[in-house]
Amino acid sequence: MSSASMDGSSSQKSRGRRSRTDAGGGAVTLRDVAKLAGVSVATASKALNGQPQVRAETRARVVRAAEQLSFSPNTLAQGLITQRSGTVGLLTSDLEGRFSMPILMGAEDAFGVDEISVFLCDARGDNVRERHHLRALLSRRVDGLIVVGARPDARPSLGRDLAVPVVYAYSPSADPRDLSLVTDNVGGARMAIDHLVQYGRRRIAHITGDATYGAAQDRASGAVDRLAEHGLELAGDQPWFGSWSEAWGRGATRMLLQRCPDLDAIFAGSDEIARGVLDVLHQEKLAVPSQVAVIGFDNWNILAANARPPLSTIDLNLEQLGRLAAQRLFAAIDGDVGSGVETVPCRLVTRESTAPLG
Amino acid sequence: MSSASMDGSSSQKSRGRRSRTDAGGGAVTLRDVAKLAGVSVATASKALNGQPQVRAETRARVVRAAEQLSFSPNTLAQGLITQRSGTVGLLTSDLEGRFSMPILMGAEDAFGVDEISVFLCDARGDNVRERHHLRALLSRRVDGLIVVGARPDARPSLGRDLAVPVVYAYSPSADPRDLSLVTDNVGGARMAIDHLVQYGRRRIAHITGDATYGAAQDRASGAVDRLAEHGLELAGDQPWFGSWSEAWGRGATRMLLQRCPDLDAIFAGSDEIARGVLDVLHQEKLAVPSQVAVIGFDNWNILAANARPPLSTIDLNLEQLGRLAAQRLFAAIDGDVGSGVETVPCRLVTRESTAPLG
DNA sequence: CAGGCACCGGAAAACGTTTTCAGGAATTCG
DNA sequence: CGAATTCCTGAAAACGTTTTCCGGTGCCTG
Repeated sequence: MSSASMDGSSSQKSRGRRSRTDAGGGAVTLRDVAKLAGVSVATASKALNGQPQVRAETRARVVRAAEQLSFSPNTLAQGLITQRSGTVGLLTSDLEGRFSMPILMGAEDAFGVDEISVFLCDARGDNVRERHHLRALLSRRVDGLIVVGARPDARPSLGRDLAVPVVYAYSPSADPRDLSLVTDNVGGARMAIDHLVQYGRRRIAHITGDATYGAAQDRASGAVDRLAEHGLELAGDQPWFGSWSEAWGRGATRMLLQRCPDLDAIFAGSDEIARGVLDVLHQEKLAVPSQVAVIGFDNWNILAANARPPLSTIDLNLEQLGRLAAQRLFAAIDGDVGSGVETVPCRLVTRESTAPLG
Repeated sequence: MSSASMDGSSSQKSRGRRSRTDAGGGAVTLRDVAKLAGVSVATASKALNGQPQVRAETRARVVRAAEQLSFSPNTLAQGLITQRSGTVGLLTSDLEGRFSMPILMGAEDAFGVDEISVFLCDARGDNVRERHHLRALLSRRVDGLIVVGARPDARPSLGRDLAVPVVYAYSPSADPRDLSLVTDNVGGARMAIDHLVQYGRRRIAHITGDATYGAAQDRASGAVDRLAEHGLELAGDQPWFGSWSEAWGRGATRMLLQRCPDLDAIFAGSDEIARGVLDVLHQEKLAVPSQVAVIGFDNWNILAANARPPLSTIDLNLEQLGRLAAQRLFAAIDGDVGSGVETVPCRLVTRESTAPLG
C-alpha cells in the first residue's frame, strides 16, 4: 500500500496513511478492505451490503477484512450517491428544552439509531437565526425537518417550496396545508375535570396562565364544556387567567378563597401554577386532598413529583408526540405527505393531590 | 394525508431535472449555476468561494446566477473532498436535558451557525446505546465529539484511539489524558459561604444530596473548609447528606431545627433541596431571609426564581462551559489537543432569600 | 461438441464538490 | 516586434461510495 503518494514529506498537513491495523473509524476506506480481502471495491461493497451476487466464502472474507480494519463506511459518500443523507433536522425555539428534549427522544426512538441522526438547532425564538439554521440544514441535505415550537400556538410556516418534508410538532404551522402534531389541550382538560368529578368534587375552580396562549384558552374551554356536560359550573364563575407562574398561582388562590371559600377542587393550568396553589392552601390550613383536591397540567416531573403532596396532573405525552412526528416524517420522506393538524391525546397521572371526597 | 403521493403512476423514483427557477435548496447543483453564468464548474466554485483568481465581473455573474437559482452547495460533497464534515457530535446521557441544553446552546454559540452543525444523541445512560451512537457519529465523520455526562463524577473514557478529538463536559473522563471541563463545585460552595458570612450569618448549616455524588462531597468540603478559614464551624456539626429532592430538604430541615434552633442560614446543596428547606421554614414560621437565610445551588430557574422568596443560588455557568468545550474542541481539531481537567468557575446569583442580618 | 445458462467478480460511471495544472489572451518590457 | 509576464478560465483528478453492465467460468443440455 503506502506507495500511492509519498507527497507527505512536503505537505504541512500530515494526513499520513494509517497503519494496516488502524483501530477507530480512521481513514480506512473500502479500498483498503477490498485490497486486504483480495477483491475489487465493487465486490467489497456488495459483500458488505448483503447484495446477493457474491459467493458466501467471498463475503465472509470481506466481512472479516472489514472488521479487522474496523472499517466504517463514509456516510457522506454514501449520501452523495444515494441522495439520502440519513439525517433530519430538529429545529426548535424552545430555550429550556422543556418540550424539545422529550420530542427529540421520541424521534430518536422512532428513527433507528443507526438509520438516522438528528441535527438539533436552537433558534431561540429569533427569526433570523431560524433562517440561518434552515439554510445550513438544507445545505446538509437533511432528509426532513421537525419544527418544535415553544408554545402551542400557530407559528408561521417555513414555506411550501422546501425540497424536504416538514412536520411541525407542538406549535402547529399557520398554513393548514402543512402537517402539524399538537397535544390535545381540550381533551386533557376534560380528563382533569372527569377525574375530579368522579372523585365526588363539585365545586371546581380553574386557575390558568396567560390568556393570550391558545393552550390556556383550550384548557379553560375544555374544562368549562366538560363541567357543563356534567351539569356543573366553574367555582369562582370563570377561569382565572394570569401568568404561567407560581406567584400567580398563589395570588389567584388567595383571591379565590375569598370569593368562594367552599370550593373542593382546583384545576391548575400548569404544574407551576399548581405549586403556587398548593403553597397557599397549606398556608391557609386547608388539607390536600381531603378538603381541596388539586390537579395540574404538563407533568413537569421536577415540579409535580416533588410537590407536597405529589401532584396529580395531565401528562402531555410529548415523547409519543416525538415518535409520531418521526413516523409522519418517515412517511413523508417516502412520498406519503400528509397535511392538517393531528392531535395527540393526553394522559392522566394520578398522584396524591387528588382523592375521593369523604 | 391528501393527494401528492399519487405519482405512483409512472416512475417510482421521480428524480427528474428541476425547472430552471427551482426555489428551495432542491437539486440545483453547481453545474446548473455554472451553465447559467456561462462559465465552467471550476470557475463557478472559485467565484463563490472568494478565490482570487477570477475576474470581478465574472464573479458577479456567477453570484447572480447562484442566487437566482437559490443555489445551496451540497455539504456532503464538500465534506467528502475537504475531509471535514463540519459537524460535531454531542453525546449526552442526560435524560432531562437539564445540563445538555445549556451546554448545547453554548456550543452552538461558539461554533458559528453556518460553520458547524451539531448532532445531538441521547444515550440515556445505556452503554450499548452509547456505543451505537458513537459508531454512527464516527461513520458520519464528525470532526469532533463533546461528551456530556448526567452527573459530575468521572465516567469511563471513550478510548484514546478515536480518530476524532473528544472533549468531556460536566462529567470528566476517568482517563486523565483526556480533556475534561467541569464546574467548580468547591469554588461555588466557597462563594455561597462567603456570601452568607458577609451578610453576618454565623450559624450556617449545610443540607445536601446523595453522598455518593462527587458534587455533594465537593460542595460539602468546600463549605466546611471555607467556614474554617472564617474561623467558623458548620451548624449541626456536619453536612447532612441525603438525596437530591425536596422531600429530603424538608426532612433534614425539620431535624436540623430540632438540633440547633438558633441557626441563621442554610446552604442547600441544590435548588430542589432549597425548595424543601423553604417550605419547612415557612411552616415553622421562621422568616426568610430575616431570621434564616437560604441559598441553593444550580440556579435551576424554574425552581429558584419562582420560590417564595426568590432563591439566591450558585449558577453553574453551564452555557459558558458549553462555549468553552466548543472552543477546546476547535483547538483540538486544529491539532492543539489538550488534556487534564479544566474547571469553570461558578457565579453567585443574589435574589431575596439572602440578606444582611439585622 | 456447440450453445445456453446460472453464477460470480470487476471495470467504470456517477454523485457534487474543490483544487491543481496547463493553456490562451492580453499586457508589458526590452 | 518578439519575448516575457500577468491574468483569467477550463479540463481533469480526486474524495469514498453504490450500481450498472459486461465478461469469464463451469456446468448442463441438446
